[in-house]
Amino acid sequence: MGSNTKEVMVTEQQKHQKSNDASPQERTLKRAISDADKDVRRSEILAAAKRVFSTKGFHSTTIADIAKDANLSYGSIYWYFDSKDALFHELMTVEEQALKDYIYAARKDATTRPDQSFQAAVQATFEFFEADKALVKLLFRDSYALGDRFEAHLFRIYEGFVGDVEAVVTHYQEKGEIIDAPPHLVAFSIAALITEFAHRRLETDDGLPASVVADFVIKLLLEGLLPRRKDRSSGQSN
Amino acid sequence: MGSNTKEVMVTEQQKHQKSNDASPQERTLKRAISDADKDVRRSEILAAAKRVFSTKGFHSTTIADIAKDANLSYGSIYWYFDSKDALFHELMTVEEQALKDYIYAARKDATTRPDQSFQAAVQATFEFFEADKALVKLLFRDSYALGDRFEAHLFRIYEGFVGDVEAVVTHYQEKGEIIDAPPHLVAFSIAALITEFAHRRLETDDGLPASVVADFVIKLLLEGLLPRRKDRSSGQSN
DNA sequence: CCTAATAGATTGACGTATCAGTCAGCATAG
DNA sequence: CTATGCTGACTGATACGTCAATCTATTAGG
Repeated sequence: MGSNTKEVMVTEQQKHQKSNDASPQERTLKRAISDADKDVRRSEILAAAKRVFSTKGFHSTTIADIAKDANLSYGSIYWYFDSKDALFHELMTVEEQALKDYIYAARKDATTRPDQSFQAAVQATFEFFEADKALVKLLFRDSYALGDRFEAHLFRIYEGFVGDVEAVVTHYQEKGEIIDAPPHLVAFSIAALITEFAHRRLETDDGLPASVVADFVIKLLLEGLLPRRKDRSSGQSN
Repeated sequence: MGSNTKEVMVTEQQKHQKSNDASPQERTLKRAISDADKDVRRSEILAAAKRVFSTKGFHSTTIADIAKDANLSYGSIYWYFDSKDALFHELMTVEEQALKDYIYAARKDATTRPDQSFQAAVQATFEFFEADKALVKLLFRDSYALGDRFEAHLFRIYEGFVGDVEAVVTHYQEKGEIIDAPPHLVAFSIAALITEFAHRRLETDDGLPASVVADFVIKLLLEGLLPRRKDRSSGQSN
């Protein structure tokens, strides 16, 4: 409203002027020319997306939020990713790979070092999740409200995770360290406890340190998994 | 576009005309005049909301979806509820009450009937969730993508649930049926396994019946919770 | 017992805000 | 000078919440 005679004649240059005096410290972004630079920029966007998604959830996160967190403009996100969905899918894939890498390393350790026990393997996995709670939120919590578009992807990731845990379980079953309960159900139970505790502790942050909680979960699991002998790591509680 | 001379003069009666021949069976809704009728209508809306929310998730559900499912018009939802948020909050509260009622009944049973065991209490809770998977989705899964507005409410509900389970755990600890592990952590573990399995089985629907899964979880828990005796429910697996 | 008037339950089109995705233009490295 | 990384205003679509109009059950009046 008002006298819009002038506004109509505004030029593109004027519209695109930037306030050069507002925040001069973070201005003039270095351009990503080489492929290496572009990979870095992609990673920066993914890192920003991980932060924002895990904080606000998928639907409450806007592309503008991610752009702001990554110190980029809105449009630049679309220079590197086709859509919000594509960005989230890629983020899931990247995070899944980190998880897989970790599990595989743990399995390798387990088969290589003879002193490694089932307890150590589970504890290490537990601490891995404790160290990256954003990953827990992204991969194991957001699934539902995300709708059909992501359900299949998240389901596959979870299946893969449980499958990897199952391989560890089978390994120790063959060694006779734990009983021959159905390995898939055992693996799923372990996954459930790890993800729920990781999720939980990042909500409430009670006084308990991660190691104490991990010890508890492992003891709870082991007492049910250890074969019945006279005294084999009998848990003196309290 | 086109000759809109007549359309402009359309009367309100014409705009509100209903297609009397299209679907005559569900037309002419009976009005809710009495307080009892209004309560029924509210409940119908809540039931419709539960169905749609648990199917599509919070953000993907529109008021139009709920209205359609409840056989009401869009505007009528707002006659009974102030906003989508208020509707969801009330739904959470109603579902929480159903959960509380169930747990309290189970506890009463447990203290009254001497033959009731810890196993029976846990198994009953497990089956309760299995029977109402929509509740699991609503109360224990949607929390994240819902954002700050509901996190506190959902957190309170979960805390209450764990607290109730904890009371059951303490009860059986006093009876000496299970060891004196930290009751809150034990309760949280039970809650984690129940909700995760209920959630999981409604995703994959593998061949396993609920009773088999419940048996497995209980056995896994018990082997860790039973005091060390000679032979007390030793699990001959396979 | 029938008809008119009132209350309040019901409807759906509209206003408005949000946000994903587009695009025309700007700016810098080579 | 040119290619292309980068920008942010703009567009279209979606969906919440509002509201004036409509309809029906109940009451008041003849």
